[in-house]
Amino acid sequence: MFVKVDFVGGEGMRVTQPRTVKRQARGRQRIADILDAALALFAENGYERTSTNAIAARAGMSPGSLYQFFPNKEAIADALSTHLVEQMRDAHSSAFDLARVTDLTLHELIDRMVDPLIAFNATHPGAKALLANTDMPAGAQGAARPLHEAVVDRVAAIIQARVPTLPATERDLAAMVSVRIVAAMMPPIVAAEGAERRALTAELKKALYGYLAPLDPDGS
Amino acid sequence: MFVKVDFVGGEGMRVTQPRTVKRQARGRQRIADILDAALALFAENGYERTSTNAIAARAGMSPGSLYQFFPNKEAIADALSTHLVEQMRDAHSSAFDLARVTDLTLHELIDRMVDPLIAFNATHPGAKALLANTDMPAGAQGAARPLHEAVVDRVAAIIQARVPTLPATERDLAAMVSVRIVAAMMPPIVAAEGAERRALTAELKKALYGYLAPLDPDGS
DNA sequence: GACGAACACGAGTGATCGCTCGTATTGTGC
DNA sequence: GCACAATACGAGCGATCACTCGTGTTCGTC
Repeated sequence: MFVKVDFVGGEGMRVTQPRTVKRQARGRQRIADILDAALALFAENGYERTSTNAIAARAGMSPGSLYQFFPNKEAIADALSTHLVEQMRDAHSSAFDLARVTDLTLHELIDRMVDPLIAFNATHPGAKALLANTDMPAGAQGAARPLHEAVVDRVAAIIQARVPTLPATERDLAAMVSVRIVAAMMPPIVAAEGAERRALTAELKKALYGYLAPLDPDGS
Repeated sequence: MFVKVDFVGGEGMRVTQPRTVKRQARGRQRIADILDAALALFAENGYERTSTNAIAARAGMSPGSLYQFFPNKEAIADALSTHLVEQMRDAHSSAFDLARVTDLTLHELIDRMVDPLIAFNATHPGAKALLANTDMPAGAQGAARPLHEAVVDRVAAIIQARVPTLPATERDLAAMVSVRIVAAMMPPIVAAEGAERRALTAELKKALYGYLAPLDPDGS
């Protein structure tokens, strides 16, 4: 499931291990196992309450083996969040890039942006929860910041395309609020299934429409 | 600042100390000191990363003294969240109870409900953050659940008063979404000051109005 | 002023945790 | 098949933490 990650440490890291290690297929698989185990355990019990020995055990290896792939516990969290953020960014770009936004009605535009996001978050439960979790180390949380900023920027760009006359300040504000509304509704949507999820999704879209319609030329 | 709390333990508690202790004025003050110190440290470093010895030190006492007032670390978190929830509930009721809601315009209604909430959260920074924090023990988080449900219920009641024809399902959904929108905007509003806070507050109200107006008789 | 309860202290205890290290096995390049 | 890197193991080290306990001090009450 996971693949990359060769720890070539950040700034303040004391690297006991060699800078770069030529991973064999076996090693890459082990890294994936560690990240899978860590994701599950972090989501279950939180970062602090999860011991590295427990991660190693869940990944089917000894503590010593785990530390052949990661220099410390924090590096596991960082690698995990980096990986999650990458996947989320991919999902986001597929949601944002397509189509000339000016040709769509506001309803259509909202559909095109919201639906893929919900699909991604639904298939990756725990991803958002982990990145938003305050007990994760600073590095793991910080990894999500650029993503959030990028998302807000893109929404702002779309708003500008549709309403070029809107002052920059108001436009950025509207983008931020829109993103926050989506984020606020995501947990219950992901937790729900079937008809309930559809109902919640429809409600989210109503909220977005109600907020954005007064700004939009399409808003009747 | 804080006062009550005599630990007469919940269900599964092993109480080494006597069930009830007659607190002297000195003791009540010490309890307040402990809760103040814990609130600050939990907000700074999170629950897990805060040691009981550190709480005692910040409160100006020895670890032994701390444990004369609380049976364990979790009890401190519980007492803290219970206290916070009580204060928030008071602030909420003053926001909800007054005035016959049917006599107000939707704009006025939103003002009357949102402004006191913002005022409370602004003067109690960290309160909401603590209660929403996932690394707090289950008991401390659970304490906020009844409050949230009560708030949603009250909003639902207000919606029903204004739009009696709305089906119960839709009404409850609208209440939940409204509360989530408010909660989502609260952190940046609390973090901001002056003009910025006012701008964010206005934006929150716009979002609420846009979402609720289609349901409301006043909405046009 | 005496007596018990509440309050206060802080060194210490047992358990846990992140991480190491010495050693043994497996894979790769030649 | 040899040499070396990569992988693997798990007992255990040092540090930290929640909490205890023995002892001493202050308060309320009569």
